[in-house]
Order: sequence, then C-alpha cells, then structure tokens
Amino acid sequence: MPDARDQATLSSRDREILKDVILTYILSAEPVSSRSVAKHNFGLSAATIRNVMADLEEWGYLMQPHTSAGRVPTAAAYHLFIQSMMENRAVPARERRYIQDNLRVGGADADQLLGTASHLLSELSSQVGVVVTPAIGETVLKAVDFVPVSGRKILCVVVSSTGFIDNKVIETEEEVPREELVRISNYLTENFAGLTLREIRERLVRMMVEEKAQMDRMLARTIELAQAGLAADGAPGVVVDGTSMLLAKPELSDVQRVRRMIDAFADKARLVRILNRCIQGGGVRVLIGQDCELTSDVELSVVATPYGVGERPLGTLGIMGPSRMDYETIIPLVHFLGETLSRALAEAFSSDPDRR
Amino acid sequence: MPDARDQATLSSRDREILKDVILTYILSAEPVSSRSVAKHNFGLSAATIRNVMADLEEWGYLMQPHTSAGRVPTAAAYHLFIQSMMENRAVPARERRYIQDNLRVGGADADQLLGTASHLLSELSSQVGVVVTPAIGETVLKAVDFVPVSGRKILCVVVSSTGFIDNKVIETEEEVPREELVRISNYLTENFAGLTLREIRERLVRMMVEEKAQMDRMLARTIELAQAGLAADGAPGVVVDGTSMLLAKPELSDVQRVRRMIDAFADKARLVRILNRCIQGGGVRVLIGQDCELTSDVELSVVATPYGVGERPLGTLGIMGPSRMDYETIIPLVHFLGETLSRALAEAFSSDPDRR
DNA sequence: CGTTAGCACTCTCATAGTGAGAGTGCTAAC
DNA sequence: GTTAGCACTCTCACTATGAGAGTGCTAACG
Repeated sequence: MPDARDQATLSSRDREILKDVILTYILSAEPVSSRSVAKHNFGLSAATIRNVMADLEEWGYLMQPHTSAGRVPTAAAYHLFIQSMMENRAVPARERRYIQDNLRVGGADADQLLGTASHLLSELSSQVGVVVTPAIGETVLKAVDFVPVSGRKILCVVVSSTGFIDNKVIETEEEVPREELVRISNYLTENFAGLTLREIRERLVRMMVEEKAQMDRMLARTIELAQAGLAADGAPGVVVDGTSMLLAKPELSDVQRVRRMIDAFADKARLVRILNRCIQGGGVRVLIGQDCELTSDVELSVVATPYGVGERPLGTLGIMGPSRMDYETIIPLVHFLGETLSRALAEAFSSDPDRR
Repeated sequence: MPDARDQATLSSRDREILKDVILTYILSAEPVSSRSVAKHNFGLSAATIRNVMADLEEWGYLMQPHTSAGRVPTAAAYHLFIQSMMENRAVPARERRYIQDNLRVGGADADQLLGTASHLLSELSSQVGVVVTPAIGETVLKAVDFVPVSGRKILCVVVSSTGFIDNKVIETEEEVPREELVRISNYLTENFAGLTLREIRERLVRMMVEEKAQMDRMLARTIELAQAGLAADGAPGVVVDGTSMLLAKPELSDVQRVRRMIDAFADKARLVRILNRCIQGGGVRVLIGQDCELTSDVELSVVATPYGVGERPLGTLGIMGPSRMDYETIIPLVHFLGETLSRALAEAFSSDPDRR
C-alpha cells in the first residue's frame, strides 16, 4: 500500500479536495463528510469525492475517528496545507493598528512589552499566547546602577541595551557610601557597556586574578558588587497568557483533559525547550502534533517565530493550541507580532525623535 | 415559621449535628444524609437526626438541593461554624518551614515576594491564591534613582521603604547629562524620603508655584523628572495564582461554568474591590456566598487578611474558592502567611544582621 | 414528650434498548 | 472515469426502567 505519497503524486483535484476538507474541519471542528465537500464546489458527486478521500486516507492525509464517520486531517495534511496550499491572509488593518498601539513603548519597559505581546497573541488568536524572555546572561549591558536600600542591602539595577531591566537586591560585606556607589556604577557602565553579562563576568574573573595584589579598596568593592549584581543566574522565562481559551475549544469539553493541559503550560522549562526549537531559521515555524512534545489526547500545534533586535535573536514568541487552528490567519498574525515587537524593542534604545 | 434563629436557641445537640454535617460535607462534597450523621456518633437513630436536620433547615442553616437528597450547609451555617464551632488547627511545622523558606528575602524584591506568597497560598490550600499589591501612590519613598537609557529616555527607579521597586521609562525635553541625574536623584532622595508619593507630588506642585520666577535650570529639571517619574498613576494590582485548581473541584465539572469563573478572576479591578473589603479590622476575614460579589452558580468564599509593615497596611492577601472549603486549615494558613509576608517585608528594609 | 421503627413517596442516576440520521464502501450501470 | 443505489455501520439522542438513597410522616414505645 502506498504510504505518505508526496505532494507531486497528488493530482490537482486531490489537492483541492484535501484543502476543502481541511478548511471545513478548521471551521467546524467536526469530521468532514464527502457529501459536504461535494456540496461546496466541484461538479462532482459525493461518491466520487468518497473515492478520492479514501485515497487520501490511504496516503496518510486523512483519518476517520471511527468507521462511517466523516474524515479528519492528519498532521501530514496540515503540513502540506501550510507549505503549499494556504493563502497567507494579511493581518487586517484594524488588528495591525491595535497591535501597534498596544506595543507602543511609551513609559513601558521591555518586560511589560513582552507581557502585552503575550496577551495580544492570545486575544487575537483565541489560543494560548506564549513568549520566551531572553536569558539574562545573553543580554547586552547598557547601564548598571546601584541604589542603597538599607544598611548593607543594595538594589542593583541592570539595564540591557534592548530595554530589559533586571532588579536584584544584594547584600555587601560592609556598608558602602552613596557617593562610592555612584562612582562604581559609573565605572562599570563606562567600561562594560556593550558586552553581554556573560562576557562581563568572565572579564571580571580575569581582573580579579591579574590584579589581585595591587587591588585598591574601591576596585575590590567594584568587583564585589559587579559579581553579585551581574550574576547571570536567570534562566529564560516564559510569559503565558490565555490558558482559559482552551476551555472554549469544543474538542476540550472534558474537564480533566483541560486540567492536564493547563498544568502542562505551567511547566515553563518544557515550554522554553519547545519554543526554542523554533529559534533557528528566522521565520515563522509551525510544529504540528507529535512534533511538539506536549503529550495529550488532543493533537497540539505550535506557531512560533523568533524576535530580537537587528541580527541578535532575543527570544521566541508564538501561540499553542489544538492542531485544528486557523493557520491562514494565525501564521501572519504571529509573523506580524514578531516584527512589531522587535521594532518596538529596537525603538526602546535608539531614540527615534519622530515617534508619535 | 422561625427564621434564621440565632446561635443561642440552638441546643448543644443541634450544634453537634450541624457541625458534623458541615465537616462531612467539606470532606465529601456531597449532600449529607441523616443516616451518615447517625452512623458517625451520637446514640441517636437516623430518624431523630432527620427531625433535627429538618429544624436546622427551617432555621436557614441547611438546605436540600432537591427533595429526598441529603442536606448541604448554607452560608449561615458556615458563618456559625467559623465563628464558634471551629477549632483553629495550627499550621503544621512542615508547612511553616516551607513558607518561611520560600519567603526568605535573599535577593528578591518585594514584588517577587508577593508572587511567591500568592503561589504558596494556592499551593497549600488548593484554592486560588490572590494578593493585592499596594497602590503605588501610598508607598513611602526610600530612594529615587535615574539611569540614562538612551538619548532623552531615562529609566526612573523608585524604591519604597517597604522594598517595592517601580520602574518607569520617562522621556525628557532635552538630554540630561549623567552627572546631573545623579545630583537630581540625590536631591530628591535626601529631601523627600519618608513621604508617600502622593505627598511628594503635592509638595512639588507647591514648589513649582512658589518658586516659579527664580527657578534655576537644575531645579526645573528636577521638578520635571520628579513629576514624570513619581507620577502615582498605578492602581493597586493583583497577583492571582492557581486558577487551574478550580478544575479539580468536583462541584465544577462543567467546563462552561469553570470558564466563566476563570474569566471572573481576570477582572482585576473587581478582585481588588472585594479583597479590600477585608482590609479593615486587621485579622483574617471570611466572606461567604453572596457576601462576595463573584456571581456564579457555585457559592464562592473569600478568606483574606491584610498584610503590611508595622502599623501601615499595604495590601490584602488571601484565597478564593467554593464555599465548601476546609476553613479549619485555611484560616490559620492565611493568617500565618499574612504574618510571615509582613515580617519578610519588614526585614527587607530594616537590615537585620542575624537573619537566617 | 422525646425517640424510634416502619413505610410510602420522591428524586436521581446508571443502564439498556430503540430508532433516526449520517456516513461510508461497494457494486453495477452509464 | 463517474455516478446512482443500496446495504451496512456507527453514533447520538431519547426513552423507559429499576435500583438506590433519602426523606417525611405516622404510630408505637419507654
């Protein structure tokens, strides 16, 4: 029996019919019958369509939940659909506006932007929105600042060149006067801006070794504070929004199933792993079904794209949901959001005077 | 017919039986039959218990979902139970430890503490954990700091005396040199520390009016930056954790119902309103059923307590869930968490050397 | 008078049966 | 290659039906 016959062997009629089945199923969430395909278009009868559909099933593009039910697209069908049958619907102007308005930089730091992006993804796609935040160690330093909080406790503020702000309270050996904190932060900012935190860390270690002997008090303190404040201990985080969207999907009417799935979304580490498989390549990537390791009775898909400033990728953003989703709308949406977020982050540090 | 007869008119036997019904129902989530009460204790037959239960129903403490089902406690019953029949189970040592370990201040700022608290509430109670963050306008200033981000964009960092940190990116008329930013933040910190942001705002306005004429460049800039950076625009926020806990409750097996409820938890403003009704009085407060305005087919309850540093209340923290909850465990838990969080916040600014 | 056994009544819930409807696969004719 | 016809299958909604649980009432008992 012929298996997973490739695209070339599909006649154009086969392709038309498969496309119709996919589109209908995406819309209705119910197995598609030959009759309904026949009614849609084509001068063909249901019986003919049935023959074609039986072939498509044999080739791995369709499957039946049970004998004598309609047919449902498989992961292979979605792949084919996305690769060569889909028309990329442009994001409607209204939504573009809405996204751009919400991702304005005005007064928001980068973390807030990520939160907004996640929410927008969820809201506009009716799926679960996910944004992976940059691993702090890879961000490029723009400025450091130390604010005395109380006694030996000092708040260390790290500003990355892409607008991310990281706060950390550190505790020093002894109290450091305010003026010295200023000198130290000046020194660090002037000498280390433009490097990633990881690089800075390495350089600090070298400095400590080399100048161990003749280190003056101030330099010692500088290194102490920098070591503590710039410790790149942060793993990349994830911002998830809209898990309650899952409850609205007809294929998820069973509470226990939904619960398992929502709990799966709480496993941030796994999400990062999945999403980061999309970072290579650049454009929007789609993982369907078993491709994405979120085990569940319902097939899940991921549509994701990297975002970043200029060449440097910072993280990944996208949506997750049942494989039955409106790819024609969602793929452009994810694409547009990736670009808009990247642009917004770029604006955050290159002062663009004619903004708004 | 006698209505809502008060506590005094209940015989001690009535009370024992009511208590048993409540405890059984909290455990089983199913209407309690006279038979099961009779089996539990008392030398009484089911028929006698039935008579008593019929009385309790007449007085408004019990109700039947339908004729010839067991009986279920009403809000009045829970009130009575909490007020005078419950024994306050102490928080087990294991949990105390767990909470204290997680609410250590080490390197965490106050916002992170609130997140942790919310998560702990949810995890340990299997309910939805909610924490109201202080309205920024009411926080007492500890220090201000300005960090140049790019061009005319400046990051303003506000540290409250209770350890909360607020970032805001502001944009100035013209570029301000780094040294001047330092002078300005020094000036503001020295002159305004100890006042709430609202008070500072008022004082700034007065200064502007009084010294309008002879304002020098530096003072003008100071006021400009302070106005923008200390703008107390933040409404109190809410941190919600564990909404997926709702999916595990047997009384919420209907997906649509759960969805409505989860969506209700997304309405932060309403949550703040409800929770803030608990801020008066001091101790743990319990709102049951209609008391809390979260409309739903399932009766909801709120167990909440204010937290804060010393005399000053900062916000509210607590859990929400179906009225059928284990008050004996949850009330002490909320109490303990409120105290522990308050203590952790206090430590965040008074440097206590023998911490840990 | 409080307590209890007995009993009829009610309501729910799980189960099985039934029939309509939808859909398929196959075959034979066009 | 296409189509009409038809038998077959599977689901789903609907309807008994009966067991089980629980109540309320009454009458008897100590």
